Amino acid sequence: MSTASDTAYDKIRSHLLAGKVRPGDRLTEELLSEIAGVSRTPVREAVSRLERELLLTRTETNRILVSDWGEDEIDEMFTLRQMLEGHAAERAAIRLDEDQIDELARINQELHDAVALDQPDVAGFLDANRLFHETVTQAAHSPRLGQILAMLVEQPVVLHTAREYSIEDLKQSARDHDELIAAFRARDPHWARAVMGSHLRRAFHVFADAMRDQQGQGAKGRAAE
Amino acid sequence: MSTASDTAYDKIRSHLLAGKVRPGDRLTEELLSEIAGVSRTPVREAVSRLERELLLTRTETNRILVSDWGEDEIDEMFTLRQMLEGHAAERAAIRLDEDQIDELARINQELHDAVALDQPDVAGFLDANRLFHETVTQAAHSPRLGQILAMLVEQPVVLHTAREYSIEDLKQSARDHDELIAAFRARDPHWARAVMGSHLRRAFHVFADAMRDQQGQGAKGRAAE
DNA sequence: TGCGCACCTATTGTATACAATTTGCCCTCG
DNA sequence: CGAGGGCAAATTGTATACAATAGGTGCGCA
Repeated sequence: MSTASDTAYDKIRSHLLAGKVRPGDRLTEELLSEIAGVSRTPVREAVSRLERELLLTRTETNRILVSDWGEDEIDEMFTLRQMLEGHAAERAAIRLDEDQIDELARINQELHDAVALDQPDVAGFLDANRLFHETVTQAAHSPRLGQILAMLVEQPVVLHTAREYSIEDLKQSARDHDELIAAFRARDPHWARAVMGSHLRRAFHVFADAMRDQQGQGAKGRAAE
Repeated sequence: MSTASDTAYDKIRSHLLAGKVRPGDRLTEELLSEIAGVSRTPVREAVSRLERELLLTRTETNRILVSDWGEDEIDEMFTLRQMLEGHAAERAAIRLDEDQIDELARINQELHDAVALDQPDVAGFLDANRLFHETVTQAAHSPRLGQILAMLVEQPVVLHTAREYSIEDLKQSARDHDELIAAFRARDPHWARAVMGSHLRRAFHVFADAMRDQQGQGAKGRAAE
């Protein structure tokens, strides 16, 4: 992970997610290379990766743009995730062995723990959450599916800086995972798919609401600049 | 386009599809830059693109490998396409206007024409077929979905060099499209999804059969070398 | 003989200089 | 005063040289 490309990727990504730029802003490779502290060559690789993940776009003439993530885009993304992760859960349900299910249960315990505190550990929650979903996706044994989901899942992190999630939402997520684990133990692919579907669809609404709040704040913040 | 990256992409891709290499073979950037006639810089971009499209892979230590497309991978790919293009057809059914449906009908006429001849025009058929599916995908108005499908649809072309498709299979494809168009005219998303699903699933079997035949031939060919 | 280490080679990663393209501005002309 | 054309600056695209890392081979030692 010590390569310059990865450094560039991480730094540029943080820069984007920290809200230093606004959707539609034009960026240059040189500017990004200053931010990342490496030359343009690895920056170009990082940009291409961020492009794949749709955090950046290019104009017809290859200028770099910050992507626009409105509610429609979020909806679209969660719809695709629901379809694909539902499929992944279905496959996982008939492929996971006992040990792997135990492992999922262990990971989900972390989720429960993270929100049981007075001050919920949101970062820890999100890490464990990602690991949980990744583990399920892995268990589907479908490399292309995994690749596509990796690309889609990257984006919601945009909002992780804003901790707009209510504790109750987080707790409900962990409970959804519990039910998913139950579906796995029962080896019931249809149940697994259904749980994953409703889990992600509700997540969409939580997320969209949080985004609306954050946008309001962002506007105020900017106005105050 | 006329950029060196695109040249590299085209030439390397042709090289792969022409069967000059076998799945699992290791390639080097330098070799590829000789093949493409450009320097390593654009080659690296081309490789990264081919990696996205899963025609190439990298080892843990970033060596370039020719991807392995066995029957499992083909199955996986068509399963994902069925899911995603089914979704696209569903969305398209409630978004297409009359003119666009007429356009689809026109494209599909090309498909019918291409196989009506004594010597079917396979290349023309495949081009028109791709255009048909792309048009439907476009009409779904879901950029991310489009991007993912573009990535998935790239691959089957691997076999286009082998014209193992029977005329009857091609004619059936065109008839499937007719039915899809009927579903669009009826503005029935469920019908559209179902037709697209069975269309792609049968295409999988045709494709897998063709691949098995080709592999047999390939083995003979190699043995004779 | 078989294992492991060291060195040499092959290959990928990065920086930099230069080429090609695009952008924005200013100037001219109608 | 506006439209168009062309020039200069900004930006992306490509080549090449060098740096860092991985692979492989042969030798020594048990």
